[in-house]
Amino acid sequence: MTSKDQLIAYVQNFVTLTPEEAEQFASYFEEVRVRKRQFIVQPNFTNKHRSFVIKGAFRSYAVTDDGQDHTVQFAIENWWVSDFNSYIYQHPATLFIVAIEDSILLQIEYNKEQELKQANHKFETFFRIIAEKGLAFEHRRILFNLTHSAEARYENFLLNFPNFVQRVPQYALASYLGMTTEFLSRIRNRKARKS
Amino acid sequence: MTSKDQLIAYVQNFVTLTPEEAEQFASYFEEVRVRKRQFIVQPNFTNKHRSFVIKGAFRSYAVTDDGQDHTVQFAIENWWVSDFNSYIYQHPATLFIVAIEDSILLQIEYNKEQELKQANHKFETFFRIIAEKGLAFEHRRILFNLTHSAEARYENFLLNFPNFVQRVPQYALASYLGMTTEFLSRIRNRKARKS
DNA sequence: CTCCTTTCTTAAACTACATCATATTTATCG
DNA sequence: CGATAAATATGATGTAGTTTAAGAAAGGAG
Repeated sequence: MTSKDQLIAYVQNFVTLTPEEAEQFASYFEEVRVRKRQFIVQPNFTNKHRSFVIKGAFRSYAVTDDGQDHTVQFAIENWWVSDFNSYIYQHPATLFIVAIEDSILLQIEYNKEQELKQANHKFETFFRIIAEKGLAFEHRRILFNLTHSAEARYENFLLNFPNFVQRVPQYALASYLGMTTEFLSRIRNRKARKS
Repeated sequence: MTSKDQLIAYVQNFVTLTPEEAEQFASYFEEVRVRKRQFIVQPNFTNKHRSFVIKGAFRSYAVTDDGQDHTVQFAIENWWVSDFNSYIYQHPATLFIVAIEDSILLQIEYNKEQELKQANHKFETFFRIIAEKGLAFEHRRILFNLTHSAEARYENFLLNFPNFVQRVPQYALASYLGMTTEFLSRIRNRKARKS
């Protein structure tokens, strides 16, 4: 399966496209290969592309004044990644986005995306649906973070994203879950001892 | 200005509608009046409407097993309110949504919204834009919550939503910001003493 | 295979915030 | 308007999670 077929298969989960429409949709994207440790977004530069992960893994994070890392999102195959605030408003990014494995992306440029949405009602519907699902996802995340302890948040992550756990470094997962890497290490150890 | 004019003025911030389109859009909504302390959404019942606040104020919150309240969202004039996960997937709600003032809403029913989006590309665009802006907003919120202390989160809320502060009870604000009402009381007092 | 860097672990001391208990102020409603 | 309930304030005590520090394990470059 080519990268574009993979994107099309993904899109067809949300809207039904004819072969011609699918081809047109995919034609707006470009394939980009990046190596582990390479950055695709950096603070102060506007995030000009929305990226779909064909293969590999990414981490987006902020660095605060005191030098601490705070992971905002992980992305693996069939996830989107961007500094969304930078992308949709086309203003400078505040986040870093880095490849944590050698990866392949399909990227669409901001203005091209606007054209695409105008070209076909179905394409607009697609972007509406993924925005709504993303919003629903973040609502669940906010509520869960407000209502659960560090340990419960970790357990929940294990349960919901087992395939992420092996691929992301522990310090990154800890900061995604809002705790220190030392504390996550203790939680893991506490668990291992129990079983 | 009528309720529908208020909705239309809001929508025109995002898409440009002809008078006929505006009229059609508004015709899908119904005006509902609710009194303070009245619930518009409750756990286990599917949230069948998306609500636009014409006048008044609402709070959406979850109650955990140990009986604690956790505020997820506030909404005043020109904000939308729903249990978004319940609404978009049309499955049972987990949140309560209660009026914290006597209020007026414009509500659209789920199936009607789907019709509306199909009827006109511009209407689809409108819902796509508000979902994307909502998503960008929640990203900022998650990042801020991960990176700031209780006091900083309160200061930030004061700065960004000064007009909410006077209208929402303190215990609700505290739980929105992820702290206890006692701790927020202390923060406020500490501040008052300084100035 | 080896050096060097990055990541992970463990433990002791510390702190931001929670909990519990009680007092005070502010709403609500007959 | 007065009685009762709900919300806020304040102090004492407790704890989940942080900080600091040091060592062990794992990865990557040559």
